[in-house]
Amino acid sequence: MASPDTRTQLLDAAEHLFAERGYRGTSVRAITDLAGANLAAVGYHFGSKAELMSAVARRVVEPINAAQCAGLDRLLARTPDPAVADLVEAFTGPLFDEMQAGDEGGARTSRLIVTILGDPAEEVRSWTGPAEDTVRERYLAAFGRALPDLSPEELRFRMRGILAVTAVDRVEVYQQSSPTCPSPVAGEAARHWAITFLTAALSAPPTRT
Amino acid sequence: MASPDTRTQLLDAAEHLFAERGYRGTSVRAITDLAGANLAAVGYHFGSKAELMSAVARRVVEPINAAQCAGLDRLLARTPDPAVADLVEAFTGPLFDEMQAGDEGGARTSRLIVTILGDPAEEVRSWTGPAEDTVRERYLAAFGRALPDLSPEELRFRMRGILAVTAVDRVEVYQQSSPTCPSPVAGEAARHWAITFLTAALSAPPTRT
DNA sequence: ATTTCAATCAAACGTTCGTTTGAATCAAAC
DNA sequence: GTTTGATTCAAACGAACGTTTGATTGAAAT
Repeated sequence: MASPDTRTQLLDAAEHLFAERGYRGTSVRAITDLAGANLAAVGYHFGSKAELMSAVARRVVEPINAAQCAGLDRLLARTPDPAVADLVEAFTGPLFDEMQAGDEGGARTSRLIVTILGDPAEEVRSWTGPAEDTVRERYLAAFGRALPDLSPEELRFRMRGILAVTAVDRVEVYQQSSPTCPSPVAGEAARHWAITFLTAALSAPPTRT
Repeated sequence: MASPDTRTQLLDAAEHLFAERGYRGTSVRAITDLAGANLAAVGYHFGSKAELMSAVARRVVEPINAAQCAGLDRLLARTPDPAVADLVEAFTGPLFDEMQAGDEGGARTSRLIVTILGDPAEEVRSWTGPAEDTVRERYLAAFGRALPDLSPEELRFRMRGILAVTAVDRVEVYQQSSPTCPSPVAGEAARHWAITFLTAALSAPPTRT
């Protein structure tokens, strides 16, 4: 169906450059140069730069979504009403796992996610598949059962806080670490700090209105 | 020293467009068109597009920094060791004040801040003046006294969480609200939700290592 | 040997970008 | 009335952009 190599190398190069310089800051020529491919390869394999970005995003987000989903399944298999701390860990864990797994790949992944989410262009942000929404809704329901006193609106607010804290933290780690050494120590510490931080935040009593 | 109008109108137009489409997504031509000025006006008044961005950022951030500083002064005048909740409110308050103050200007301000902070280009992120660092260090010291059991590293992590939660929330509000109606109700509720959320998070016991 | 077809390639397409130029404008100073 | 100096203007600059084209490759199918 496709070349076994250049297509993947284009995805790799694009993921790297999009994370480092953003979508608009990365030219198709820079991608093909890094991939060792011809300039026209992007058009041939993906159709356009935007569709390449979409493919990159899908490749990055899918395993995270799957891991989050599996983590929730594992929790629910044990007990129908997991504790807040366990839910937080299951949700944020995959984001941290990505990091220490690869050679600086994981922090870059987070950087890429923030680059996408933070980009004002609809074109860049519009790849959010239905799978992502499904996972979020499932966690929302689980958190709702664990925190029954919270209004749906405030619960949504707090869940948004989870993503904000983890994503921003990972970006900071990526920006400060040298390109070659991602400092896994800081990454592992941040993982536990984030769970402590977010569990306390989620578990706070409802804001009295 | 300068025209009373076009310079300011360029700043207004640039602030609007940078917030909505990002730095790279905004052309100098779009700015001058919206400002009703000539294309060359940006070069004449600011030197370059990058310096215009720097001027916009400074104009947006300075009043926030000043308000954060004044809020801390007010707290310290009352007691040398303010409570965590009061510190959180003094720090996040100015970010929320900006919103309900103006006609959709405040949420846009937050959108702009996130656009800047999230932009991978060093050129865009490098405007952080010394004033910003000073304010952050002062709050860091105050939080340190209020939370003496926390290691400096974990305290820094938690303070980064404050910015992450407030900024990301404000962006969400901006993206969902119609351009004309920023829904100040949601803004006022989010303000209290954020204080609750962050106070609990900051006050969590130290992560045991 | 010929056909076939996906893949790669150099080259060019037209557009948009940030910036620069040099003349035109206009009120204040002389 | 003339000069001055700051400001605005239309026009063009070269560079970089995403995309398209049409020829070329090379291995598998006939």
